[in-house]
Amino acid sequence: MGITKTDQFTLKQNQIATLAKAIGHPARVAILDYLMKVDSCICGDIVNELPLAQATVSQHLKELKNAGLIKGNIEGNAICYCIDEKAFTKLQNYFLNLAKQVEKKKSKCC
Amino acid sequence: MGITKTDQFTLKQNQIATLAKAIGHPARVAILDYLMKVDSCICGDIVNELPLAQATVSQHLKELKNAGLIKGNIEGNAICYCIDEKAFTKLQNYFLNLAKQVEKKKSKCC
DNA sequence: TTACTTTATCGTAATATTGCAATTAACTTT
DNA sequence: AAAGTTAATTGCAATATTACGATAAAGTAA
Repeated sequence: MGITKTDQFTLKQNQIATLAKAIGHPARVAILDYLMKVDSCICGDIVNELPLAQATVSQHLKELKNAGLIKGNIEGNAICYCIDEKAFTKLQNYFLNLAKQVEKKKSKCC
Repeated sequence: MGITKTDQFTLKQNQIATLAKAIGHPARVAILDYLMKVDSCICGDIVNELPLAQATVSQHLKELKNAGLIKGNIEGNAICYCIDEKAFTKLQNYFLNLAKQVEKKKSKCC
């Protein structure tokens, strides 16, 4: 009833789902886009870049951090956010593997 | 308010978010896993493969179909579900581009 | 110390998602 | 036609997410 049956699926399935879910909101995609765009990652101005209130942005950043997609270092009284490559590598591998599988069975398929 | 401010983000950001969101549930990851595993895609037995009720599985299939990740053809009184490569290609490109960007600024970063 | 800046957290309201039993719809088999 | 099979839909309850104002926390600057 509204609660995901996490324990019924494999660890890997849950990991992929968690990562994908974190990317599954346009505001969080926009945050990732911005973190990629800026040269340095000393960026205390993510809030100004997004059309959302500060509290909301903070919440989205927290979710990205929880999923392991970004990491934040305290830098004076601002915070330096960065993309964390490790998580993205995991997702990339998933999609690469998926693409390989799909390619293999292309002929047998509708 | 609880409603996502879709109109405040770019089309691409929304597209990526929609695709990622669809993958953001272990049951749907499991469905994709299964569709990849089986040889043919004439598969009316997805329900038996998952630890969820028929109605729930049907709902998850619908979401995957809405996101464009799978496609379903009617095959007698069963339905043949397949992975739709196009959507995955879009996601893969996103991650490939992201990886490239991250690589480029590795040195300047924390 | 006081004022300012920056980010996190709390509380709350609105909306979305997840899951299932029951039912319906559409096709097959007998 | 009657019974059976397969998948979608409906209705509902429980939980999660999204968003924001207000406030707190932690640092910096005057």
